[in-house]
Amino acid sequence: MLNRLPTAKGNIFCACGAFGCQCAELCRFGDSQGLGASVRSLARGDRIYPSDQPCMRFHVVRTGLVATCAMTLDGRRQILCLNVAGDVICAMSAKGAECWCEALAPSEICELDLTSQAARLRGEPGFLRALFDLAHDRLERSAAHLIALGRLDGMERLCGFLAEMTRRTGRRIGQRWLVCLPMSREDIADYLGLNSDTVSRLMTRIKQAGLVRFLSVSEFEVASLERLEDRVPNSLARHLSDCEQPDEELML
Amino acid sequence: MLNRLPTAKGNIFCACGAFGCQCAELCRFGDSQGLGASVRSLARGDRIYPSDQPCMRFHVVRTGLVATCAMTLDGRRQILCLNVAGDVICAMSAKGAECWCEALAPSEICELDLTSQAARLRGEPGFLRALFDLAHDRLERSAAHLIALGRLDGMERLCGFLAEMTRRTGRRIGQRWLVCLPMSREDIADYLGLNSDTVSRLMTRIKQAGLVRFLSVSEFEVASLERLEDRVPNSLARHLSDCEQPDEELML
DNA sequence: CGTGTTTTTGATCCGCGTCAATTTGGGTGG
DNA sequence: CCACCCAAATTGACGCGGATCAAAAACACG
Repeated sequence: MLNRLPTAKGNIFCACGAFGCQCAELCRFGDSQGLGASVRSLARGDRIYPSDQPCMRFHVVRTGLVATCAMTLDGRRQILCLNVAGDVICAMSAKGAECWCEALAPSEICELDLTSQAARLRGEPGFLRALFDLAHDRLERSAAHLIALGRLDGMERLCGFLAEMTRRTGRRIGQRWLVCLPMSREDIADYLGLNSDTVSRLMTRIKQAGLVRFLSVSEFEVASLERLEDRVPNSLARHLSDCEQPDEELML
Repeated sequence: MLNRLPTAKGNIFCACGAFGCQCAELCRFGDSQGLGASVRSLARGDRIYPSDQPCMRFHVVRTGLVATCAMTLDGRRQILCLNVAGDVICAMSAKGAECWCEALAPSEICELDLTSQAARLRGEPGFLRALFDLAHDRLERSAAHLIALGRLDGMERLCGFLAEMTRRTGRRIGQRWLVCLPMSREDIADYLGLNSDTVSRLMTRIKQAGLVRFLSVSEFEVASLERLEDRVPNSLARHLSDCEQPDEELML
């Protein structure tokens, strides 16, 4: 990728602290008193609505799980994007559309409001590259998500989802993975374009197949991540899994 | 939106000429001999594969219709994005994934290769803003597409698609719209996450309902675009329709 | 005018949605 | 610590939308 920045470590301007994440680069642009950055706690269900100076307010997830959501006019919800610890959410334009951010689990976020710096930052290449990086990231995830919703069946989508959560938030213990899954079946369904009953049914089959083992309803263990991912014929999702090697391209 | 640039008219560096489009701004960054810009003709089915210097090669659609495609490992195709005359395609990173651009109809594209300028452009705010705009645009479309695939049924998706094509490529004639639809049922199906038989069946029902009238298999007329759009409960799609008013936000 | 391709249409099947009945589990108060 | 309660999850029965397969019709092109 063109503009992938080296993930600098946290810095004094940013209340998000020590993440080696997308956040760090953006936080460099906060002012020197650390103004514009503040920490907020969200309970499950709490929402953040966009304000009117787009692309200048960022929300960095410190802990928990925050979803970017949209709704059809008759109230069906679709989760567009999941944000885990370290992810940066940027409020972008979507005039009039029913669109918001929602904590799926108790979460802590760091709010970074660079509105006051807007004029300066529009001419700042480093900031613009970080912003582009953010959008680029979302586009890649979005493409993988589109394939899942358009061309994979329920079982494939759910296996892909579990594998994704494992890669993004799981703790590796030897050959196994331990993953916390702090969202309801309903939330999972709204991410995968299914309904919660179907998710529940599929989950049962996945357990029976021995692909995952649930310790509680919100924590599971993966014996072989490879075996799980073999169920997911999504080339773009695989791409997201191993983000170390140099990138090839995708048509924007 | 933060960085929406005024759509400057075409300029001498760009073979794409007189589009009042996203293209124009990018073309400013071509070198003064107009190098890096060349016109190519594509037949239906012709493909463009990404090369290895991402985000520095652009393809501007002059005429025709070009799809951004991806494929599952077992060969199911999903169209991620449709690009009509005036749209700019940027090859971005998607390591290893089966991912390409494909002309759905005979098309002319203008290739703009800024690879040689990469070092300079990484520090150029205007270029970076244009790049971000491009990504932002795609993200908005992508979000509307995700809602369609995740939460709308076949009829709603197809009506939404026809309305989208009408808005993007249709010619207005008084109260009516005349729209050229130069893609196969298969292509439409791959865009909407359906199969071609289903698209055909739904199309029949849409004709019977009097929402559109087909002059040939690839050209149709819309008597009342409003009536068509009333079938589509997709708030994000509506947002894309009326791009004149100032934007609100969407969570990136 | 004939031939291959795309589209349409019909018959049938299956995955997923819907609705309802249980079960599970976490939280609270006695 | 146990009994109770409520919300979430599971499971079953059933129906529908869309996939599949096959045949017929429409169309494109030489």
